[in-house]
Order: sequence, then C-alpha cells, then structure tokens
Amino acid sequence: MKQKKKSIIPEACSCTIIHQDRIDRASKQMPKTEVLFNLAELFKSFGDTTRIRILYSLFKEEMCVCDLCAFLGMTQSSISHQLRILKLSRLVRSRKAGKVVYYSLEDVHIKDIFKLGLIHINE
Amino acid sequence: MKQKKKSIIPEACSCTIIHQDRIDRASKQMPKTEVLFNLAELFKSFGDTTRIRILYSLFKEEMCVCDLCAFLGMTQSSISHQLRILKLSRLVRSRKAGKVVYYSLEDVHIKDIFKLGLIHINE
DNA sequence: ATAACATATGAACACATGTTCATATGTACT
DNA sequence: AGTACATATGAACATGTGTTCATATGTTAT
Repeated sequence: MKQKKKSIIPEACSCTIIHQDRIDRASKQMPKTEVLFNLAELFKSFGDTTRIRILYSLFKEEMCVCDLCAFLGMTQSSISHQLRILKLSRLVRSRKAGKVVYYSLEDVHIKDIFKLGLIHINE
Repeated sequence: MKQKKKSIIPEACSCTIIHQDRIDRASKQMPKTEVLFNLAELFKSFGDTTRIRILYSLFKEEMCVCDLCAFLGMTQSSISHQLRILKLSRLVRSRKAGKVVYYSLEDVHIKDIFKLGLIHINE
C-alpha cells in the first residue's frame, strides 16, 4: 500500500486528508512569496478610512495638505503622516510651491481598483 | 474587521491657505463616509499575506482547510481564523462534505482587483 | 534677522490584529 | 456507546498601526 504524502511542513498540520493534486495545481499558478507580500502591502495602504478618503479627495485634482485637513476635518499631523505612507506606496506624489505642498494621485489604476471594490460591496 | 469611527472636528486645522473651490469640487464626487468605511474594510481583508495566499490558492478550484494548511505551511487554527475573516467579507464561501469543509472564491472580481494591484507593483 | 506660516516627523499612547494554545463542535466509523 | 478525525473558536500574547503632542524644517514677508 502506498503511503499518503505528508504536508510540506510536517508540524504545521496533522490532517491526513490532503488533496496533493490540488496542491500541485495551486502551486503552479502561485506568484512568488515576495510578490504576494508586496500585494498585501499595497492593499494595506488602502485599508484605512483616512487614506481612502485622501485618495478619493485627489481623484479629480491636486490638493494641498491644508485643503485635505479642512476637507476631511483632521489634524495636519495626522494627514501628513498618512500622506507619507501613501507616498511610500507610490500612490500619491507631491509638488512643492513655496510653503505649500500639493499632492496628487500617482497611479491611474487606483480609480479602477476602487471601482471594482465598490462593485463587490454593492453585491 | 473592526475599525474605530473617527470624529470630525472642525477646528482640526489652523491653516489659512485653503482652496475652497477645490474642496467643493472634491466634496461633490465623494462617496458617503459609510461606503468609504466599507471599502477600507474590504481592502483590509486583502492586506495580509496569509489571506492573500489563501485567496490565490483558491483561484482555480476549491480546497479544504487541510489542503490550505499543508500548502501554505501554517497551522490549522491560523488558517481557520483567516478563513473566518474572508467569509465575513464575503470573499470565500464554504461547502461541507462530511468532516471536510471545502472553501472557494465567492467573488469573481477578486482576480481583477489583484491583477490591477500587480500592475501597480510592477510599475 | 525675526516672525509667521505650511508641512514634516519622532515619541508616546491606545487600540487593532495575527498567531498560538487549548479546547469545543461536528461527523464518520467501529 | 466510544474513538478518531476535520474544523471552529475563545483567550492570551506579542506585534503592528493611527492619532496626538511637541517640535523641527523650510519658505515667505517684514
């Protein structure tokens, strides 16, 4: 009798009913761990109401930090901290004009991603 | 996934250079706070490597909890907890077959959202 | 130079989140 | 009935995260 193949990391799961064929197929179409990590990081940037609201505010045109504070009713520090995160994720870019810093969307795909997200919510 | 509701405080910003016209225009195309909150919740579900890996594993076909544990090299408890979150977000559905529970994707848009996310990362 | 202002940032805090451990639930089989 | 197994779940723990506060940086005007 042929023995059942055990899991990749033996101590992770004690189950015996494992569909090795399914695992093999899933394995083939799985992106690299690093890619999945970066993807999770990206969605993490979208996973906060304040950041979502900032991005939506910039959908049509650029705004300065001041505008965002006033519009979203939040402290300047809070907005600045979140803008920093969005900038690190390459979701917004900044343009300096004297004392004022204007922020705008860096990626056109953001709108499409949000659109798909909204479809899911409304289903 | 829970998130604290943030209060809107008018005196949050002491800036004087506010572009009221920009704020008015942004205001017009801004979805309701509740919608933005739900959108953030959805992306929060995508914002974890384990959950991203689970979703990717289910791209082609359903898998049981056991398969996921073995494939992803994680404990059964950990996978179960994450599946619960994904189910609450209506991203996966479950089907019981005796002792075994099979999970599959509930929303066809997930793939498209991931696709767009990957485009952003690779830019 | 000094003052005023717009923005950035480090530290501290409270709260959220993911994993682990122990255990409960539910199903199949003897 | 009992045993074995697949999955679910509550509690505890450590880590991560968003806001606040204080303060720093950089720019403009006097």
